[in-house]
Amino acid sequence: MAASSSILPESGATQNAYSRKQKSLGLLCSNFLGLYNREGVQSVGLDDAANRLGVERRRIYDIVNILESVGVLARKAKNQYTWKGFGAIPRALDELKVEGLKDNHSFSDGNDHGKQFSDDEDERYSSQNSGSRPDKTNQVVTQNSSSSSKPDNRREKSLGLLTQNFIKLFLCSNMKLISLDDAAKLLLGDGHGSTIMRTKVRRLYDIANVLISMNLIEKTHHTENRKPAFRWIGLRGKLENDSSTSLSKSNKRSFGTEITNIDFKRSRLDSASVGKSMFGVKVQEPVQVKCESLGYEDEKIMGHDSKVKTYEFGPFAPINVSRVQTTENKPKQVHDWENLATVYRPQYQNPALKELFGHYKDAWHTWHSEVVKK
DNA sequence: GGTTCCCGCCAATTT
DNA sequence: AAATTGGCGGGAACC
Repeated sequence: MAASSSILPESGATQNAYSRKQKSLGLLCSNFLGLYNREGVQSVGLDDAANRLGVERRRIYDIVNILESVGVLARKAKNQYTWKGFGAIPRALDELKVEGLKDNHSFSDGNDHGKQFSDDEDERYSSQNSGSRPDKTNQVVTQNSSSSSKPDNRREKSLGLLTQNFIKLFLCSNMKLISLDDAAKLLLGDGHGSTIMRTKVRRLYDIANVLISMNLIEKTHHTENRKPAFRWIGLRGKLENDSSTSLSKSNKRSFGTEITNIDFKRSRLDSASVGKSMFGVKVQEPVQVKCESLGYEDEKIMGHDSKVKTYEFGPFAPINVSRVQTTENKPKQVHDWENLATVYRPQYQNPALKELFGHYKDAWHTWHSEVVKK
C-alpha cells in the first residue's frame, strides 16, 4: 500500500473525511432552493425533497418550517407544501413588521407585560381547501393556576415562530447588529437558565444559517473583530458583480437524476440515556425594542440590472445545475433575486411605490419595484 | 479553550 | 394503531 501521492499535502490519504460544513443547514437550504425555485414548480413533497437532497426527513422539516415562516412555502397537506416563491417574501416581511410594531408597545411607561409577540397570522384563507376545522387558532393564554402543567402549545417554541420573531427584531428595532445571544435574550425575556438560553441559541444558529443562505441576513462582527453578529440585508440583498452571464443555462428537464450524496456519519456514539429535567417555563417578557423609525427604506436600492445566476451546490448536489465555481475558498452562495421573481408577473399596472407598509398589492409588484428597480 | 450546530432520540400531532 | 411532524440537547467539528 504505498502512500498514494495525494493531491493534497494532507496527512495520510484520508480519503473523504466527515465534514460538518457540507452538511450544514444553510447549504442544504441553498440546494433546496436551487432545486425548487424553478418555473413550473408549484408544490414540493417532503419525501421528494429528502430523496433528492439526500438527507433525512428531519432536516427537511427544519428548512421547510423556516421557509414557510417567510412565505416561501405554505403547507398544503401532509407531506405537501406549496411553493410560493421568493415573491412572497416582501409581503410576509411587511406583515411581520406590522405585527411586531403593533404587538410591542414598549415605550413610555415601563410595564408592558402584555405578551410577547408571538402570534403568526400568515394563514392564507384556504381558497379551496377542505375540512376547515374550527381549529384552535391562537394560543390560550389561560394562565391558569395550574401548578406547572403547560400544554405549552408546542407551537410557541417552533422554529417557524422563532424565525419570525428573530426577523421582527431586525425589522422593528433599530438595532443594526444583533448577536444570537442578544436575540435569545430578547426573545426569551431575561433571567433564564443558561440551559434554556443555550438551546435557544442553538436554534437561532440554525435559523441564521438558512436566512443567510437566502441572503436575508449576513454575518459580521461588531466593530472590527469582536463578537459575531448578524445584520439584516433583507430585500436589498443583491449583488453587484459583473454581468457576464450571458444566456441562462437551459435547465429544462435536466434534473431528475439520482442523488449522489455521500453518506458519512459523524460518528456513532450510542447509549445515551435521556433523563434530564427540562422546564417548560413560559416566558412572556416583552422585548424592549423601541420602534422609532423604520429601519430600512432610507436609501435607494442599487440601480442597474445585474444578472448573476450563481448557484452553488455542495455535497448533496443532486441535480446537475449550473455549477459555478466558488469565488475563492469562502463558499458564498448567491441567489439572484431578480430571476427568482421573474417567472410570472401580473401585467397590470405598476404602482411606482416604494414600500410603505400597510398596504401592498401584489408581492410581485413590491418585489420588483424594490429589487429590479428598473 | 470557546463557538458553532449536526444528528437523531423520542415526544407531540396528525392521519 | 401507525405515520408524520418536530422539540430538544448531547457532544463533535470547527474555530
